[in-house]
Formats: sequence, C-alpha cells, structure tokens
Amino acid sequence: MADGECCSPLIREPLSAEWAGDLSVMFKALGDPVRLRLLSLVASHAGGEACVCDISDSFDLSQPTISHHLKVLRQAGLLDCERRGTWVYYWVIPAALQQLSSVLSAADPTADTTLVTA
Amino acid sequence: MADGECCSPLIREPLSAEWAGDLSVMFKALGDPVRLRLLSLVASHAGGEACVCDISDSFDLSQPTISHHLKVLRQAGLLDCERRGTWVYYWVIPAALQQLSSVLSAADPTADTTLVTA
DNA sequence: CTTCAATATAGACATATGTCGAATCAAGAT
DNA sequence: ATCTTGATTCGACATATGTCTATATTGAAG
Repeated sequence: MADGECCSPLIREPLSAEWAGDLSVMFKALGDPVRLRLLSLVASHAGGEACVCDISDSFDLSQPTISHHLKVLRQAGLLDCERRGTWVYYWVIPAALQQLSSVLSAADPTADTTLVTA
Repeated sequence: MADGECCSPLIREPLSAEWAGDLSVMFKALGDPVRLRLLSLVASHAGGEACVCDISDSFDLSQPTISHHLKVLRQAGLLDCERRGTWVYYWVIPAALQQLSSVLSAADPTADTTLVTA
C-alpha cells in the first residue's frame, strides 16, 4: 500500500474517459457561482436541509431560475430533495462531495480511510 | 471535536458571492471531460509535468482544441506552463487542487479529526 | 535567411447554458 | 369546488462554450 499509493487517482494515473465523464458532470454543476452558493446554503442550513423558500431570497434571481439550478445539482447527484406538504426540502449528498474532494486531494490526509464511493 | 468546527467553509456557513465566483471558475474548468483528463495526464506524467506533445495524442481532437482547453485550465489557476525550446511544458498547481478539495471535504483534514472509519 | 516542427491565436459555427415570464402542478385553507 | 401559496415546467432568447480550419508565432536547425 505504501508504494505508489501517495495520491488521488487523478494524480496517480490518467483518468479514464468514462470516469472523467462522470466526474465532469458533477464539477460542471459546481461551475456556476449561483449553484455553489445554493449548495452551500443548503449544506449549512440548520438540520442539513432547507426548503426552497429558505434560500431563494438570497439571490436576485427569479424563482424558476433557482429551481433550474437546484435541478442541475440534483441531476448531478449532489443534492436530493423531498416534498413535505407545501414545501420541497433539499439536502446535500455527502458521499458525492467526499468523492470529488478525494479525487482532488494530492496528499491523502487520512491515509487509512477508505473511499466512500459506492 | 469542537462544536461548529466540523466542516469545510461550504458546509459551515453560506459561501459569499465573491468566494463562490472564484471557486466556480475553477470548478467550471474541471467541468469538461477533456479538461479533466488533460489535468490528470499532466499530473500523472513522470516528473509532474508534460509537454503538449506528450498528451495530445490521447485525444481525438485537433491540436488547437487541446491548446484551448489547456488555456482554460491555466486561466483558472489550475495549471501553469513554461516554454523550453520548441516545447511547452505544463504542470499542476497543487495548492489549487488542494483548495478545491478542502472546500468540498466535510471532515476537515487539517484538524485532528476523528476518522470516519467505516 | 529559410525552413521545419511545436504551440498558440483568430475566426466561424453549431450547440449548450443561464435567464426570464407565463403556464402548470401540488397541497392546504376557505 | 375554489382560492392561495410554493415550486416546477415550458418556451423563448441572448450569451457562452467546444470544436474546427486557417493563420500566426516561436525557436531550432540547415
């Protein structure tokens, strides 16, 4: 294990086209300032979840636009949501963030933790 | 473990618009499968750097297109390059990757964290 | 100085993306 | 049923993006 195991897959060997395709969908979803803030607002909200009404006021954007961005984040596998009565609650999928994080981390900080990726 | 000290900025509190803008440029650069593979090819190449000629054959794309993607990665602050004779060598800027990684990691690796061992 | 090989830039073009207003849907409340 | 409020979907539009070909640039070698 201690040999060439120093790095993230990205640094250890060339990424396969398939994996790059999967990852790029998630990174692309994060590649918009509104979506990054949306994700952060959801993640940092009390209880780890937030309804659209909690967060849409933080932006100077129409409500359909917010809904669109949330959909992109959801389809990328970064968020999930559930309807509860009148409101729709969103929350982060931690394993997805963790996967992206570990793909990028050069020096594996916690050498023994196994990756959470399904 | 301290109370609110558990998480990345993204999870601990809402990302500012400025911070989100900076980060989104980098994430957007990673949001393309070709660029992800380019970054990985450069990062995993012997010596941590590669010239364009080393990597462009891995793609079924024109040379200008590769050059364009490398430029996007460079302008996002993820790669740097230098001309040496006829060739131009690219390498990863590790701090940039690390920054993105830690923004996404739920368990702050620099703190004396408690592993999430399965 | 001319030529050649490796990259980069410019210009063009089709497609993707972010945004909006209008319409629709879902679930309470009257 | 009808109205109201929260959220998604639809259709349109301007802009951004990925790709190409053609052209320019840079440096090395005859």
